[in-house]
Amino acid sequence: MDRYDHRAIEKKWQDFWKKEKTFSVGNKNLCSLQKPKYYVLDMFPYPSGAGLHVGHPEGYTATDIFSRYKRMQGFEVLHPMGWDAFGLPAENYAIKTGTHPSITTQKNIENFTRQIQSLGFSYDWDREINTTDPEYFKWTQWIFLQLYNSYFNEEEQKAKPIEELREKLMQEESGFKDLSQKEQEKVLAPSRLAYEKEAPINFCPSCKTGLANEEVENGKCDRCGSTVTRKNLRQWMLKITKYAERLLEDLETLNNWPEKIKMMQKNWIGKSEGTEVIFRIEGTGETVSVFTTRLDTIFSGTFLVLSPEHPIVVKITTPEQKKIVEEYCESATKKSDLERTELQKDKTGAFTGSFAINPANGEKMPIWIADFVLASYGTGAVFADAHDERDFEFAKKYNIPLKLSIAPEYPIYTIIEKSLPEDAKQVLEDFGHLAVSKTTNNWGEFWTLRIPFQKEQELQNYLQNTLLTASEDGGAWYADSIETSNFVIYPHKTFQVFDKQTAEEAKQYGLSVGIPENQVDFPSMLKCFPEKGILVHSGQFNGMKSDEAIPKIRDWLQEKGSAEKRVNYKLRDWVFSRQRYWGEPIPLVHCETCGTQAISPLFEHEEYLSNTKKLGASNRLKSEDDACVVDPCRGTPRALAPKSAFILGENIILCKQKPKRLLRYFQNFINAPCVIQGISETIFVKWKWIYRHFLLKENPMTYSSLNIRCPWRDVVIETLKKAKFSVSPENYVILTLSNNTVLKIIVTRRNDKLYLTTFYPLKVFSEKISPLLPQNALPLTLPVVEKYEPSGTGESPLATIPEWVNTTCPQCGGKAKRETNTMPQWAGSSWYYLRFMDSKNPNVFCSPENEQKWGPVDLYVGGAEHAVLHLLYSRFWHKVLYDLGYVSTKEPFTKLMNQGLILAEDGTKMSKSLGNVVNPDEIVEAFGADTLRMYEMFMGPFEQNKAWNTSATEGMYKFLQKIWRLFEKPFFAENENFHPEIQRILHQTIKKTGDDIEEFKFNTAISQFMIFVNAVQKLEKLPKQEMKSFIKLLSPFAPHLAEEIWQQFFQEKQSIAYEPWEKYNPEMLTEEHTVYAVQVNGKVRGDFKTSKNTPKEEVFEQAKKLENVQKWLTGKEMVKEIFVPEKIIGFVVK
RNA sequence: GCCGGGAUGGCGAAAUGGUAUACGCGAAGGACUUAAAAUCCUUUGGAGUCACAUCCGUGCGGGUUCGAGUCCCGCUCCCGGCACCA
Repeated sequence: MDRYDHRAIEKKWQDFWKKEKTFSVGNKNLCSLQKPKYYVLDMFPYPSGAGLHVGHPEGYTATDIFSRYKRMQGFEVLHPMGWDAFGLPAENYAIKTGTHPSITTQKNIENFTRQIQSLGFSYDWDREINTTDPEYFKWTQWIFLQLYNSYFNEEEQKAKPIEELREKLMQEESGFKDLSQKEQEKVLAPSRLAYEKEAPINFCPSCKTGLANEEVENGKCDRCGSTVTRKNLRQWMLKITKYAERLLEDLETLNNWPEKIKMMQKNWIGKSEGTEVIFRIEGTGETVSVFTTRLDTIFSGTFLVLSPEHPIVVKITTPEQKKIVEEYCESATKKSDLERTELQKDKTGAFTGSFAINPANGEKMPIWIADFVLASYGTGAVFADAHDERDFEFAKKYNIPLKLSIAPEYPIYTIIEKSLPEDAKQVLEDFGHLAVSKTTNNWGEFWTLRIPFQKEQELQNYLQNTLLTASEDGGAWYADSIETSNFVIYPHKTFQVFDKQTAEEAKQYGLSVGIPENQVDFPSMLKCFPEKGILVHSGQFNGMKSDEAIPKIRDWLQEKGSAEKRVNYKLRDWVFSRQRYWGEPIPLVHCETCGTQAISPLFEHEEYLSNTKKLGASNRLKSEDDACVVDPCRGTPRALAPKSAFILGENIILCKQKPKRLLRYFQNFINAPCVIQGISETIFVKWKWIYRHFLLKENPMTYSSLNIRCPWRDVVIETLKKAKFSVSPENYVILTLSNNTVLKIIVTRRNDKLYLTTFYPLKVFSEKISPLLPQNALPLTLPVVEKYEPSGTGESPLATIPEWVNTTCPQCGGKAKRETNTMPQWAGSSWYYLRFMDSKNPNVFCSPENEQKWGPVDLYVGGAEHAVLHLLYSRFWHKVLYDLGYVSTKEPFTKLMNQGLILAEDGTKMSKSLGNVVNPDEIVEAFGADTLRMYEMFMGPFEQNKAWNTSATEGMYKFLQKIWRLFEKPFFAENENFHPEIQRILHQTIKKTGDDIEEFKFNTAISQFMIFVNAVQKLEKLPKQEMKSFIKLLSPFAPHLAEEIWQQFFQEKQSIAYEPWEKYNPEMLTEEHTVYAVQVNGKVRGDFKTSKNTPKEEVFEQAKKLENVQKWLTGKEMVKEIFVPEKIIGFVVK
C-alpha cells in the first residue's frame, strides 16, 4: 500500500472536481432542482498583494464543511466565491509604479484563486464575481441610481420613486410646477436617498479622501492611522438615517446573529428617546431647542450650553462678549475631532452674554458655548445641571451656580472596615445590604451599604455615636455617602477636610471628603450625582421617581408649548463619495440647464424583462451603423463590425442578423473562449483582451526588424530584448506604456513560425471606445489617467481629465460635466450576495426568480470587524431594494457567524512587520490542505481567538496518516461483521458530528473522530460498513482524503460529495450496561456496572452493597435517596 | 465611564446542575531498531501512600442545592466594542 501522499491525492481530486464541475449549482447531473436550497456565503476577500493569510481558511473551511454537509443532507447548496477588489492598496501601488490597478488586481486575484483552490473548497467557480469588473459594477452603479431616484416616504416609512414626490409637488399650490427644470431638481435633490451636501466631514489627509463615520476609529483613519481632520466638502451622502428605526427593529428578528454584533449595531444606531425642550431667550424673540433624556433634572437646569457651530450663537452674543466668543469659536473649529475628545478632562467654553428662561421654573439661565457639546448630535445644544458629570465639571470651572433636583432612591454608604470595631459587620448587615466593594492595602476593605431611606438617620446616629474610630494618622475615618446623597458625616468635629492632599488621596479610593450638608454651597460640592433617583426642589413633582416624573413633566411643559417627545439617533448619514481613482464612478452628470442628471442605465429592469428584443433597437444607440470595433493598435476605428453589433463594456453584443457568422468574425479578434449567452436574437460575447499577431523572425535579436506599426513599437521591442523569454503562453510580460495603457505580450510558435502576440485589455481602452457606446449608458467605466495621485484639494483625480469630465446631458444633450467622485469600497460589497444568485445575468442585477429561489443567505460567515460597516450598509441597501420591490426579504442574512482571529504562536497578532505570519501555502505543501483544514477546525471554538501552533499542526497530519494506515488491515468478512462496541461509537460519532456541525463546534466533532479511530485501531480487521460511514462523516472536513479512500479502498465510482448523510440509531448510542456513580452527601464514593434495564430498587441495593459506600453509610441516618437514571445514585445521610 | 465576552492541567481545550480535566499538543518511561525517525504501549492536576484510603483543586468572596465549572449575589483581572451621544 502506498503511503499517504497528500500532494498527489489533493491535486487529483481538485482536478477532478474542477473537471466534473462537481460543485457547480448549474450541474444538473448531480443537483436536482427539486431539492430544498441552502445558501452558504463567506465574506468575500479583498485580494491583497500579501496573498492568503491562515485566518482566511478558517472561515472558508467552516462554510465548506457546512456546505458539504448540507449537500449530503440533500440540499441544493449555493456556495460561491468572489473578489471585493476595489481598494486603496492597488491604487497606492499604481501611484508608486504607474501600474494600472486592474493589472495589480488581476494578478492578486490569480494568486488568491490558486491559493483558495489549493484548499479544496467546494465553491461554484462558475459564479465567481469581481467588484471591479464593469459587468459587475454596472449594477453597483445601477443600485446607486435606484437610491438617487428614490425618496423616503415618511407616512409609509419606505423608499418610493422620486417621481412620485415630483407629482405630488406638481399638484400642490406651492409654485413648484412653475419652476425651471433646474430649479425643480434643486427642490427635489435633498429628498433623494442619495443626495449631495456640503458638510464638514471626516477627511484623511494621508489618503486624501473623505471618510464615513464608520471608517474613523478613535479619531484616526482605519486604513492608514492618520489623524482625521474636519473638512468642508461637497459630498454624496446616503440617507441611512431614515432607515435607523427599521435597521434597529429588524435586528430583533435576526435570532441567528451573534448577540455581540446585534449589540454593536444597536449601539451604533444609538437610539435614545427623550424630550425636546424649547427655551426662550430673554430680550429677543429667539428660542433654542435642546434634546434631553433626563427631563427629570429640568428644575436643576441652571445654564444652557451651545456648540460653537450652533447657528444662533452669532445672533445672541452680546457686544461685550463678541470678541471672546468669536475667538473661542475659531479655536474650536481649528481643533480636530481627536483633539476635541482627547482633551476631555479640560473643558473650555465662553459666555455669550445672553440668558434663557427655564420653562420649568422661570429662572434665568446664562447661555454658554463649549466644544464639549457636539453640533452633530441632537440639536447641538444642551441644558446643563448638577446631575450631569460634564455639566458639573464645566460649572465648577466657570463658577456657574448649581442646584440639586435629584436625591438617591437608596442611600448608599461607603464604609471602611478599618474604621469599625470587629463586631460592627453584623450590626451593619441589619441596616441593609452590605457588600465588599474593594480591598486596598492602606485602607482595608471598603464596604458598600445600601439602606432604605427611613433608616438613614438611624444609621448616621449609629455610625457617629458608636463605631467611628480615629485613624492612625490622627484623622478620623467615617461613613461617607456623598457619592449618592451629598451627606457627609463628621464623627469628630476636629477632623479637617480642607487638607487638599488628604482629599486627593481619599478620592483615589473613591472616597469623597467634604463638609456637612448645612454648610454646602454648590460650587464646593465635591461630587456629581448623575443617577436617577427621587425628585427634590422640583415643585409639584417632588417625591416622584425619575422615570415616573419624566412623562409627567413632559406633559406639563407640552401644554405650555415648550416641550415635545423626540427620538434621536447617533447614526449619521453615510458619506458615500471618495476622492480617489480606483472605485466605481458615480454615474451622474451635472448639466448647466437641467441640473444633476442620472446616467440612464441601458437595461432598465422592467423594460428588459418585458421585451429583450427592444434592446438591439435601443434608441440610446445613436445609430447601429456606428457600431464598430476599434483596433487599438491603429488607434482609429476601422469600422469593421457589421451593422448589427455594438459594444458595451466588456460585451460585444451581436444582434438581429446572422449572429453565428458575426460570432466567428469576432472570434478572430478575441482571445479567450467566447461566452455566448443567447437571449432570443441577441448574443453576448464576453471578451477580455484584444489581440494581434505579428510574425517574428527566428532570431530574437532581430526583433528590431519587426514590422509592427503601432505607437509603442520601440517599447515592445525593448522589452522583448530585455526579457528574452521563451516560447510559452505562460511566459508573458505586461508592459505599462507611457500613456498608462497596458499591453500583454507573448511569443508563440505556430506552423514553425514564431509569432509575437500583443494583447490589449479592453477595459483600458473603454474611453476610446466610448464614443461608440450608446451615450451615457452603464457601466460608466474609469478613464485612462496620467496620474492616480489624489489632488489633496478634495477633488478626485478624475477631475483632471477634461475629455472625461466634459460630456453631454442625457436629458437635453447640452454641455454637462461628469461627477468626478467615486464610490467607497463598501459599495460593491453591499449587494454582492445578490449577484451570486444570478451572477451572469446581463439584463438585471439579479432576476426575481433567482432571488426568490436562493435568497436570503442562509449562513453568512466572516470576521466581526464588519459589524458596523459592511453588515450595516448591506442591510440598508437590502431594505431599499426591498422597498422598491427588487428583493423579497427584509433582511439579507438569516444566520451570521463570526470566526475568531488566528494569532501567532506567541498570542500576538500576525503581522508582516513582526514577521510571524504563517503562510497557508507552506502548510499545504508540507502537510496538505486536509491537514490545514482539520487543524484550523480543531484549534478551538470557532468564534474564539486562537494561537497558531505548528507542532499541533503536525499532530493533525499524523492523525490523517493514521486514518490512511487503518486501511492496511483487511476488512472483516461479511459474516463476521458484528462489532457492538464499534457500532456504538460509530453511532455516537454520527450523532455528534451532525450536532456539532450544526452548532459550529467543529473541534469537538474532530475529537469524536479521534475517539472512533482510536477504537478501530485496536481491532485486528476493519469493519467495512462502519468505516464507510465514518469516511462519509469525515468527508466534509478532509474531502480529498475521503474521496481517495472512497475510491481506492471502497471501489466507489461516484464522488462522495453527494452520498447521503449517515443517520444514527438512538438505541445504538448507549451500552447494554451502564456505570452508576454512587454519591454520599454529594461526594462520589464508588461506582458499579449494571444492566441498563435494572430496576431502580435493585440499583439502590447494589449501590448500598459497595464496600466503600457502606463505610460512609454505617452509623448514619438516611435522609434522602437520589436516583438519576443511568448515571447517579445519591445518598444523603446525617 | 458604558455595553458585550471570557478566566478550567505545562499548553490548545471538553463537560443538558450529576464521576471535572474528554480529545489533542508537550513531557517522562518502555517496546521495535545497530541507531535515529516513524509507529505502538504506559504515565501525566496537587498533596499523601508500598498500595489503597483520604484531602485539596475550574480567577476571588459569599449563597442556593443531596450535589455547582455550570444557577444567584458581590468583586478582581483579561479581551473586544463604543465613548463628552446630553
